[in-house]
Amino acid sequence: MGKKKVEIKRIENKSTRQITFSKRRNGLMKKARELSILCDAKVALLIFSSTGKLYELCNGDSLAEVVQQYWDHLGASGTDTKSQELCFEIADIWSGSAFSQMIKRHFGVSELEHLSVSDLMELEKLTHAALSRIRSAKMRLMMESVVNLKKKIEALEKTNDVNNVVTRSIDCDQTDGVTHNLFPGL
Amino acid sequence: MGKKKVEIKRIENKSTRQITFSKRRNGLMKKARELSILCDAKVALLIFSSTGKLYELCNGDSLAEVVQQYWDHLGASGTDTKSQELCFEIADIWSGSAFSQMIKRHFGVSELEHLSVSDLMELEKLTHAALSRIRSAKMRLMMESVVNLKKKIEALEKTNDVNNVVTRSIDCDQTDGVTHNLFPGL
DNA sequence: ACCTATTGATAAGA
DNA sequence: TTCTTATCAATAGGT
Repeated sequence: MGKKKVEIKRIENKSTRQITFSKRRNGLMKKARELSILCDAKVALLIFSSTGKLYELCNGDSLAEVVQQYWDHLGASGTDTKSQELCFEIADIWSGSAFSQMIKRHFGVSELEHLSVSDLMELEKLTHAALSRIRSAKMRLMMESVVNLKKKIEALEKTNDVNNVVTRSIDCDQTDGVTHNLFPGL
Repeated sequence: MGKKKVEIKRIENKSTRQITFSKRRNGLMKKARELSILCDAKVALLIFSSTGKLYELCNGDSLAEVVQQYWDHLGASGTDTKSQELCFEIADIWSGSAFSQMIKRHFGVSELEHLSVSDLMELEKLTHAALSRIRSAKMRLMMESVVNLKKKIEALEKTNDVNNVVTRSIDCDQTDGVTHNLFPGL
């Protein structure tokens, strides 16, 4: 949709590609937003430019939650029984002695309330970083279990036509005749 | 783009919503595919219909790999300015003995990477709660210092030389240095 | 699922 | 980068 029809293949000219990326990225995110609003759907969209910059969109829940739903969707059991018990044990981690001791070791005082603003700001940064690491580790584990489940499903489908394990809608149609495998790794 | 302009709000009629969902979902996935091909980008798209059915698209790598890149991106997002040095501090403190010991004491393993998803989710919650406590403590201290400064200024104004007091700006913004929140819901 | 009047997206150029 | 405009593409409502 422009002054000329464009073939769907990699744009070789770098600046043209950059301009097109910017325009189409905006268009794609707009349409993703519209779909989620119009049709009451949950949409998560991750886009990495060729230079590695990340653009993301997620309606309603956080991206982590949508991936969580993705995870649940493929049949993974959401709650380990043994971790139910752990919940009680770990409830006092942060409010208990461990946290205070760590604070004392690094800042010299045991009570959060006795720290200086600059110490608190540093601690805030550090805790935020720790949170990122925890979330990332969670994310990766969840994705790994998704991959494993998909492999199992694939194996099942190959040995026997088990089409009712997981219903998937995959559109592989390409008008230019080039076949694009949408799930090469799975 | 149709016979009438449509407002971007939830479509109340169920069958109309279903038809629109189907059409726009196809359009969105097509555009996502085109963007990835035209601009050499990595795109991951997850769509859950209101009935919970999943549709997904991922070019190039597997979805897990795109999320892996997302994960790596998280780790790199802290490198904004002079944070090279801070990175070492963060790595030292949180991957150091205190944090690991705390993890080990409560979960039985010392490496974050060896925890289960459920454990990580619990830890995430707790860490988030700790972050809130740190931030509120910081906020309170800052507000207190603001109040104290104001009192001093008031007192000075009453006695006499207001002009000798240096005017200071105090930033009470709660947000940290991270440019964009990658996990808005958590 | 197909049709087509319209609106929407965007390629090229300024 | 942002704006303009000629075209092409998506789609809303209907069949």
